[in-house]
Amino acid sequence: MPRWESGSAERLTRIAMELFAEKGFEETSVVEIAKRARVTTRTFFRYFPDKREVLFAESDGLRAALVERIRQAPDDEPLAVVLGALAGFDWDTLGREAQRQRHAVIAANPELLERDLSKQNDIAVAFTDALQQRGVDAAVARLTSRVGLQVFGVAYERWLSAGDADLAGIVAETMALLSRTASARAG
Amino acid sequence: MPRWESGSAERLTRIAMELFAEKGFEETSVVEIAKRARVTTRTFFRYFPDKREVLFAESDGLRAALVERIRQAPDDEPLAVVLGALAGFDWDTLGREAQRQRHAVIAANPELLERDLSKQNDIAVAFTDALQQRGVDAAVARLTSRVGLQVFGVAYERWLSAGDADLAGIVAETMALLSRTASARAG
DNA sequence: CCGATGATGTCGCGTCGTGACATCACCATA
DNA sequence: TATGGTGATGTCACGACGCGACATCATCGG
Repeated sequence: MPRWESGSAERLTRIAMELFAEKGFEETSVVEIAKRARVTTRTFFRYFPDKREVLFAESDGLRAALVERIRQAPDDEPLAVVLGALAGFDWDTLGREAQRQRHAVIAANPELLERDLSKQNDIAVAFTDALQQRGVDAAVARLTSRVGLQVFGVAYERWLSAGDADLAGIVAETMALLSRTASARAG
Repeated sequence: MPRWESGSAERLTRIAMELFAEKGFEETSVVEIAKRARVTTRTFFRYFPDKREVLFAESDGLRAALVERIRQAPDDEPLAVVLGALAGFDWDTLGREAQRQRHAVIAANPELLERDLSKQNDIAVAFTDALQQRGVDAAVARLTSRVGLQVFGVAYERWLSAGDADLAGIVAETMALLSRTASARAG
């Protein structure tokens, strides 16, 4: 039999999530998380570069999957490509309720929100790169990646709080909302 | 004569900026900044809640000034109001070269970039609130604040790296770029 | 049976950030 | 002039974060 229990990373993420939800992020120490997971804090930091990152373990994979969708997307206008990649992704496989709880934990803490914004930015940068590889002009790629992610972000939050609405539908509505005012010029 | 030199906060920000530019953010400790400013680290943390914040001392004032511009803006479409407030602000008073250097320091460090994104988000939230007080629908306010800030952000970066171009002009161009593709629908 | 591998533990350390209390120039006021 | 308040700073102690270096030991291939 193994010297230690296996699945330390999984155990750490699960326990951290629970504790953050129970008593908040700042009030939970790494020592406490590690203790409950029956490892040392040193082991915690071997799996996660810092305390916040324990809530973003899947973000690399998610970003890669989304970028892949950009690459595979049929030829279309850049903004449509970005929104299509985001809206077409099967978010339900991540668990709607899990995403709701995760979102609540993050929104409740400025440090976590900050990290979340950073991850979104990473996605935007990766999108920009992918679009350019598809031949999109650099300036257009930067702009559409960032704007597209904001449009999707607004829609996503509405989807999370909504009962059972279709995400793609909400994204389309949100985009329509923008189109209506996007002809505006700076004063 | 005073027991201590006055202007500790100003001294700390200036020295911190210098050190971050010289040897990077992570490689500079608060002890070092405080030592050069001839105060204790305890004093540093009385002025700034954490090490990063020393580079964002003016952000509260900037946000307030921008929100005020939203409030005073003539009646127009929400996105135009947001872009007008941002593009019309007199950024040159902050010192073009100073902004360039600050931007470089921030871009060179993930922790600072993260904090910067958080500050931009604070502005977006404040804009959303201000727009709603002008009677704009909540969903539209959220969307236009966030999208407007991204459009401006792209333009601003171009303005910083540009020689002498007019910011308002770049913003208008960037917005035109978006309008051209904003009629796209999510696939 | 043995040596390599890999996950974990142990130890020590520097940095970050805070609470509590002490100090002391300055200022108002009696 | 004396007295007491105010505000900026210092001092001290402390817990939490995060990392480098090295030790341990089950497992696995040869």
